[in-house]
Amino acid sequence: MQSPKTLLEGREAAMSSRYNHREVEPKWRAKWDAAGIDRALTPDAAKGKKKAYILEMFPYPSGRIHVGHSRNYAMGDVIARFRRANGYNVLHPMGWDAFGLPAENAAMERGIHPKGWTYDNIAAMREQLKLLGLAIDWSRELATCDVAYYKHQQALFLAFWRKDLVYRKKQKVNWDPVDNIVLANEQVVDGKGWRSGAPVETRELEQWMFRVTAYADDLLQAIGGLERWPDKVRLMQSNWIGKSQGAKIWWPLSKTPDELPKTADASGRSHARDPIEVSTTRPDTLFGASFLALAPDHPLTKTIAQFRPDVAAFIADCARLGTSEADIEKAEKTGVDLGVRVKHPFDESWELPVYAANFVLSSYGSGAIFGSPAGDQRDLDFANKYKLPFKPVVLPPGEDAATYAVTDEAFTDDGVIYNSGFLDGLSTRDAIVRAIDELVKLGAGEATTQWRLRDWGVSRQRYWGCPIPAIHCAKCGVVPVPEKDLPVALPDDVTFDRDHPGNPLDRHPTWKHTTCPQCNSEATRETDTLDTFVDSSWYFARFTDPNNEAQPFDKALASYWLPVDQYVGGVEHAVLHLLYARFFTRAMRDCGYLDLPSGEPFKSLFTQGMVVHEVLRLAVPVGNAGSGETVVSLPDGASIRLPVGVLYEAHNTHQLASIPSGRTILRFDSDAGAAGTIVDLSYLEPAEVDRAKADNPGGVIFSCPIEKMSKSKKNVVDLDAFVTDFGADVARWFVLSDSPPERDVEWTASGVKGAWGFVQRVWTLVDTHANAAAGMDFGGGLPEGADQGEPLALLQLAHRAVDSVTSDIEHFRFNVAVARCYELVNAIAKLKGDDAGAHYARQQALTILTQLISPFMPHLAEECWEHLGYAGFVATARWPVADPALAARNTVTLPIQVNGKKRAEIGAPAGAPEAAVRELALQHAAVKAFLEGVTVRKVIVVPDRIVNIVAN
RNA sequence: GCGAGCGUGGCGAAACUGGUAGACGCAGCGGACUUAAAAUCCGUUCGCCGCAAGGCGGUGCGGGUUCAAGUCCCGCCGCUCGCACCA
Repeated sequence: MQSPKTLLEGREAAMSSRYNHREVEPKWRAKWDAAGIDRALTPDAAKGKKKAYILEMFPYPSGRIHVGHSRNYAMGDVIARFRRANGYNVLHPMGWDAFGLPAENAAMERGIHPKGWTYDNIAAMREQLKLLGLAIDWSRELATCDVAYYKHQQALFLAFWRKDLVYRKKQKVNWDPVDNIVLANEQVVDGKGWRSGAPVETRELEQWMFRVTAYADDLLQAIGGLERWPDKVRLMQSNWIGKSQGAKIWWPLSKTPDELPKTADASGRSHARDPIEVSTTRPDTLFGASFLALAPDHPLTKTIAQFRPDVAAFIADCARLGTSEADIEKAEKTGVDLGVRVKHPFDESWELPVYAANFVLSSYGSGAIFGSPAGDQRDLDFANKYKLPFKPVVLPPGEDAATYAVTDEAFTDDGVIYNSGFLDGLSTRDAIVRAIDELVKLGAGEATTQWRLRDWGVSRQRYWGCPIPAIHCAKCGVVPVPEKDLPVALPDDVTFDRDHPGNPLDRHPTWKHTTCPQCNSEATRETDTLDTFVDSSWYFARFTDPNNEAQPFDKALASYWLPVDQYVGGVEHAVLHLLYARFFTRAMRDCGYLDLPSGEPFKSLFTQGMVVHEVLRLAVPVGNAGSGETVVSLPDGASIRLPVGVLYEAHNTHQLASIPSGRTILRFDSDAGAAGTIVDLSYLEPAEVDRAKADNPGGVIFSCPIEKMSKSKKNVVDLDAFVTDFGADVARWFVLSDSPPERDVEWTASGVKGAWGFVQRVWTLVDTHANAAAGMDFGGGLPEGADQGEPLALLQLAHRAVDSVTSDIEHFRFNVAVARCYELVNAIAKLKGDDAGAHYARQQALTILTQLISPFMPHLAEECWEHLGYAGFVATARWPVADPALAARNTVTLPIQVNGKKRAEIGAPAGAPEAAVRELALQHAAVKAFLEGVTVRKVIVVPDRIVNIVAN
């Protein structure tokens, strides 16, 4: 007798062929794991195979994985699985970029230790990530906050130091005078510390630097060889390095304030006597000079500030802008006359004023410029503001020298020089050369190569980072920690709270006290830690030998695997992370760690778009709330009325500009009647909408469709819940299907539904076929009936799909590959009939489909593979190759144009001779009608593409 | 401010080196099956004119090159990313 339970199970099995991801997905993950198919082979074991190192930028363990993260990994995984199926020895590892600010923020806000917080997050995220079924070699997992990792980083630091790639230098930092900490640029909001609200000061600290500029030329030149990088990234890197030819010009003083000290300062410079050095890339515009401008922290500015309170106040004002270049350059151009006058290098009688100006960067060139207003917008704005006279010296093409004038808009392009004495009539390019010749002859300047690239400041005054292995000794100075004393491990017993501001390492009672390795006297440890970009500048090398205790990695292993064959990550890393990694790889090579002549870590790069999701915001007017409508008053006195409880679409998030108090200025689309009022705004989760409507009768709920998923915006779709509801394959398929990979994709319920429907459809087709064809043998080749009609058409389509999907994956056109799979599924579903030919065609097409989808939806594909009667994993099965005879097209449809407009179509054999196609086209009835009464001038035949008849 | 990128139906998009604009998916509409619903299947969907055949317009906006432009060039508008201490 059957128990009720068995009965129930039996009935379910009989009536439901629905694909059950909750059983299927964990089952296959366990099988892959047990078989160890995701482990990379050692170079010896992989003899005869080519290697493929596939890497996605590793994540920061911020808490939980959401579906937005999954796109990056899904893309890398498609490539990794595709390479494996094509016979490569694949290395596809995963790790954690685990040092960083958020851990310290969590510590301050919630009293959790950064280490515990970080490792808890890693544990949670690892489990989530595993749900995705990524073909990752988990035996190589690493976290940059592991001592086992950063002790090697300290060794690398020491090696770089020996190679003179490390030095110390004074650098400006944002200083919060209340919390007594250095602020990151993102922690400076409107010139104030984000937590304390205190106006930011700038301080100069002695900082550790990496000499990136030692490789400037090579980093620039080698960009030309990065053929498999996106052009935009290569261009951004080139511009960032910014090599330019220019000049240094020494401007002799003609007048200085009496208070200026006559003696030399620490650098041996006499401000009262020595000329001012200025850097320029445009010496051709020297005759258009109007003023000199010095950085606020130029030594001369600072010296004058000692006796000029207004200058000191100006410097303090500039300090409030912080150190962010974007903030500095966006601010209104202001300056102060320093009371210094200089003589023009080409004309002794020409005297120019010297200003300190907020837009001059001390980090670039000599920290001083000459302003040539007609040719530079910043200089022009500045000259106009301070009513400084100037004249144009570059005549734009097509302009008349007699009438051309510059008032509000500078002309920055090339032209012909005029108003410029001996430079008159020269082109911009020639004038630059001529001006430099003259400067050199006069001893007033010299030609220089200038770089925008600066050395890399790696010091951070923070706890949660890799300690810098250095010791400060009163007698011996700054001394490296001996290699045998590594690691310099972070102490665990630190506290974070408001009452004890500053760097916890610095105020730790014992940690920093040590003895000098050279003279053995009392000394202190360096309390700065390394920028987290250092951690991510060599992790790709560590993955090649992640458990090596003696050294960062084995040279032979790293040299086997590197460079990374495919690197996948966000564009936001286009400049800094990639540049630093390129520097680091060269430095490691030159320190003997690596046998990699190019010094290039990433052979091929793909920058993927983000997953964005709608953001719901509740707007509650601070003022009156009506009953059926909300009246929103505008700053200009007008008002608009909005119905209550309606979901509005703001077209972009910039219409909701945040201001720090937690309130937001809400502006509406211009269609709706323009801009806003101050309201309280809060983010809503979808589940909170009904409640919010009920609780806020005067409120308006807005949907802003495009925001990167983030916890604070409440628009994250958590991965666990999603995988439970729909399965990992649906998530993977969805994030790859709707948008081109380099563009953002919007997460939508309907998109999910589409992906879900596809999974079910594939399974139903396989299941139906497998049941109908049970016991059939498909090993015998093409049976009768499969070589003609619909079965043949299906086979042809399937083989074309193989070619197309293969090429689409290779070129990162995942969304197109997905579309091809849809087409194939549609075609399979369309084929009716249950004769041998139809069964055969279906078996072949479904087999191909299963393989084509396997990099995208590995669990489903594995289940289908088994159901279709194959042994082993589809994951390790050889990638299909199209039969050329089946994939070829033997007829083509050619559009016929008359004067560029399509008038007819003809069918023609592929590769038909031009003359024949031409005749066919000209004889076509519809075409003839259009040719009546006109003369055919020309017939253009593009073989297998188009015919265009030119006639009049 | 500077540097870079992107912009195609109601929506996500496709169109590989200039060669039929809108493949494929979503949503919609019409139909089949069903007591009904869901699911599934079939058809249809850029706009305008036309009973139809067909015609005209159309890839952010304005120009240009070409037999032919979504694609190339010039100028604008909008959005996104980066700007060196977020990662």
